[in-house]
Amino acid sequence: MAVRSRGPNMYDVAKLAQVSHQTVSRVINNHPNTREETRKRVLEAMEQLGYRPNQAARALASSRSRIIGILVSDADFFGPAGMTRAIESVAQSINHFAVSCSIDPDSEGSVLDGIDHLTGLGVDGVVMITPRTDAVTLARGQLGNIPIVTVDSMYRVDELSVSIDNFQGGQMATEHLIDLGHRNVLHISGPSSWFEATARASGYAAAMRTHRLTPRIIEGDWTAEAGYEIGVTLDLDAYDTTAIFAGNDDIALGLLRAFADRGISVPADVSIIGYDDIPHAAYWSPPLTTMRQDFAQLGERAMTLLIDAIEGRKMPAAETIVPELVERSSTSAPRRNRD
Amino acid sequence: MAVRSRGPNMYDVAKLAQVSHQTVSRVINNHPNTREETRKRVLEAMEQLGYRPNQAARALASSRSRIIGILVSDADFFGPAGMTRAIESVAQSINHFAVSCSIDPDSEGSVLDGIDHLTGLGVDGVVMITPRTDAVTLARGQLGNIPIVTVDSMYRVDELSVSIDNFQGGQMATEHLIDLGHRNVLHISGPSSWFEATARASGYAAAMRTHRLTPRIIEGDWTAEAGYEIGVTLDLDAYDTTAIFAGNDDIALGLLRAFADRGISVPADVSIIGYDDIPHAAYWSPPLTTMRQDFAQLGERAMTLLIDAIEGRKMPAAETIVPELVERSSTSAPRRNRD
DNA sequence: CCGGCTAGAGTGAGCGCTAACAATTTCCGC
DNA sequence: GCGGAAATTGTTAGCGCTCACTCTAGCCGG
Repeated sequence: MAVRSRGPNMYDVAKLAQVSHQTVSRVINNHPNTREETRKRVLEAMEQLGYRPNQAARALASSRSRIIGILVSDADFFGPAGMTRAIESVAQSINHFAVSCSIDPDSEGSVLDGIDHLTGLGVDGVVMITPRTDAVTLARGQLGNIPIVTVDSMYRVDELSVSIDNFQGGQMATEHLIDLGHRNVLHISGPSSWFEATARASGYAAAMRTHRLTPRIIEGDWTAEAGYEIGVTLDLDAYDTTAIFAGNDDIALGLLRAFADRGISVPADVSIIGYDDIPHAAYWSPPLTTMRQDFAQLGERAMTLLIDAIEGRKMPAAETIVPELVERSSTSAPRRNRD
Repeated sequence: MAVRSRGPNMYDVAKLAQVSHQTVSRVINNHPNTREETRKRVLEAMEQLGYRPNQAARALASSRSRIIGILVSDADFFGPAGMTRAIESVAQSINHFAVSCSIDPDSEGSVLDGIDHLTGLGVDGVVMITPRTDAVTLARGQLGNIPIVTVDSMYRVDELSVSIDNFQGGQMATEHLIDLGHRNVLHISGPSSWFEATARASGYAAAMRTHRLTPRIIEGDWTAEAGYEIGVTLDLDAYDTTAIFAGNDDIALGLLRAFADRGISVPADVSIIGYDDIPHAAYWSPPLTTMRQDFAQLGERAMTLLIDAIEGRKMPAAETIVPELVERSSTSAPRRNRD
């Protein structure tokens, strides 16, 4: 048994500062109505004793744990991982704690386990980072009135959510290609079970139609493998395809690899734009044009919303962050003369 | 204020099961000396009420929080991120909680903040994932007798640590190149302030010397940028370099990019081997030969060690995991005739 | 038939904190 | 210089659990 000698407690500080323990509590919690002088005295005593408030006791007494749970699915992907880290860092900066917990949204059991894990800890709020609506619904049911904010999951104005505007992102990516002069732009989407995938695809389709062009979509999953498979068999001549909008950078990478194998040159033969701007994209061959998403901002917004909800300032809001085009060399104007 | 109606507590369960609260506690904690029949009755009552023990109260009464803190530096890199996730998942599976916390090991303040954050929570143990010895020393001082296990940081037998055998990894990577017939193998290392970097470099140097070859090392940092910069200016002819062992996959990627720009063909002109096997490495141009490390195993070992230490079965141990060669197409036998 | 065991169950006292309320001091205006 | 509101500080109860005890019954040997 770890015999951790208990450190100084509130009463020790109180005695040293010659006040009551409650005054110490007031200082810790920044309550108003404490004389500046007393405050100083208490602070000094705390310093001198190396006092640190016991979170367990605080949580027990106040039924607020200051712990935020994060339920993430697909934590290996760049997006979810980035969001998780952003949220953790914000939590720390506002003196909260973040406990993250990976789930498999396809398995109800896994989701329930995760929720159990978090509620067992007594989290004050939960951030869900998953594209799966049903997992969110499930969680909402289990968590009772513990607030949840969903990140990058779906737009629903009756609930708390922050997302990146995937529709607009898809539109921007497509517009970029059209602006360069491409007419036959193909979209390789993520799995249609993902909200992000369909949103990006809709943005793509909308942009195409605005320019009286015909959208064509091939559904992949989010992996480089899928991109590669598609890239290997794709017949570019069939529709005179000169540009491809890949649903994410991984797909784009698979495509790049496949085209390299086939001797198809990017961007000379076909332009490719990705989505995410994962760290390595600038170093691929060729460096990838892509859409960058600001996860830090996302995390910050999500936490703000969540804390508001926890403190009762809940106002259902669906915030949206717009991604940004990062132009590199995998896109260019189409070749004039194609045979 | 989140008015979370408090759930059922131990006394509610006790009343329903017609026992004392203490018996309920015994059942929860699997204490011996409880009649099977009573046990069943309590379990049923718990089920019926949907009772979940309050962790804060448990922590307060027992001074064990079941929370493990993770201090990670460079959490954006593939290695640290993978280890963190592995540890979180093990923690969950053994009914503990993991709180991770990013630090900047160069800033003493940041490390102290992180430690404060964790000790404030009352963690039972800490896992440190950082290459910086001084950060570990600092933490050890601050944490008193809260056990720490360091992951992939350094070998010190008087303390708890789990690492991947970077020395052997470096050796294996180099041997692979030598086996292919290369004689002049260059190593581009990570920053010498990182333990991993120097260990891999030592492994490289040892392998070279074993074969009576001269080691040559260029120090980079871990980034693709650095690899690119070096790749752009590197004079391969100077030492008739036919193979490069990159300190990690990022460096290798930068090299690949630079060589592509310069029309240097990989592996025909120069073989490249990386280190990490990050997810995309198989799709680069060319697919990268690299060393794979098993982070899941690492996390599991680290947690086992830590839990042992927490429960007082502490036995200083430095465990080591050996990486594995993943052969792809960025390495091949050297060309016979170089001018 | 009694003392001494032991398995099983119960009792009471906190753990360190917050919340509600009570008590005290301070500061006004008239 | 006095009543009373406002500012400041103190007091008392728990929060839900574990720990160290005590208590009860059932059992055995002598």
